[in-house]
Amino acid sequence: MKEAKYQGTHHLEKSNFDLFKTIDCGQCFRWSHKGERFIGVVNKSILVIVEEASQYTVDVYGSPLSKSDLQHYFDLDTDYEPIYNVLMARDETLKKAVESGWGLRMMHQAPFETLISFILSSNNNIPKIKMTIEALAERFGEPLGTLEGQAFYAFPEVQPLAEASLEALNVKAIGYRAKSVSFTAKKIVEESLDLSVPFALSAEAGRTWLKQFYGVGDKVADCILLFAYEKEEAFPIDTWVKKMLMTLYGVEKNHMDFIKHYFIAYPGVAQQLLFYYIRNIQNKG
DNA sequence: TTTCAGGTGGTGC
DNA sequence: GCACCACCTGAA
Repeated sequence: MKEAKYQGTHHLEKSNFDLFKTIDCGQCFRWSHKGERFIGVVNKSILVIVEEASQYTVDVYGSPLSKSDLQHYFDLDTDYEPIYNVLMARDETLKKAVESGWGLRMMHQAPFETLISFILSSNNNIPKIKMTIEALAERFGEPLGTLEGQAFYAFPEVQPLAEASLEALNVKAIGYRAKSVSFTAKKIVEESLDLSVPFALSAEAGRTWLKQFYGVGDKVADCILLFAYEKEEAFPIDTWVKKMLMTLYGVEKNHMDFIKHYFIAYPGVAQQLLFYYIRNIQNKG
């Protein structure tokens, strides 16, 4: 494979934007970091981001990616301060969660990639999901070139996944989820489904639309709505969140009703902040 | 060697 | 509508 072509450099302001928190909170799977250097694959571009005192310097390789694409991908055009202020005023825990997660942004990722990635996330954990996605990209994705000897691949398009046999899809750690990936890709191709449809739907209707795919239930649908379709009302409920809602608010059932009333306009941001906060407390013991 | 974590889909009530 | 279980694999 050839060396990936350098396509230019962008700079991003660090004000109210923390790249580490943004890629470390479980919303994306194609980013890694070592110290202040981050590497990720976004569509057909490889991004190498270096954190400096007052800004992030982004080198683009592979296909070009404009500054505005980058701004949109990391949701940098949204002013988070009013959201933070509303959430911080709710209670002490949210206040601490906002303080610890300050700068965490809701990413806007490609619908097909997000759909398949979160199908893989069911009954699974982040390191394994990442392994599987890299294996799928290597087998079915477009080669983007090498950087320092390492090969990078785009996330697979729908067509090769739809055409692949279950044996071919049986990559590392995928397990029974190969069937869900296959069914979903086949359905999109055979029924010529337009994945941009949920952008125009309410969160409720979008959830129903996404659940037409085998392997997509309430939680996975809400992740896709939040991380690809910019539905801030979506609130993915997994076992962590259930425990958190029980511990912090004594909520045992009807989670969605509580969420709608308590987090008002920003359930998605609240969910990410609380998830990040709880997980960090857990990791620190 | 065994056990566990983690959503969805299906079955049976 | 709710309760239960199979599904698969890496990590502990």
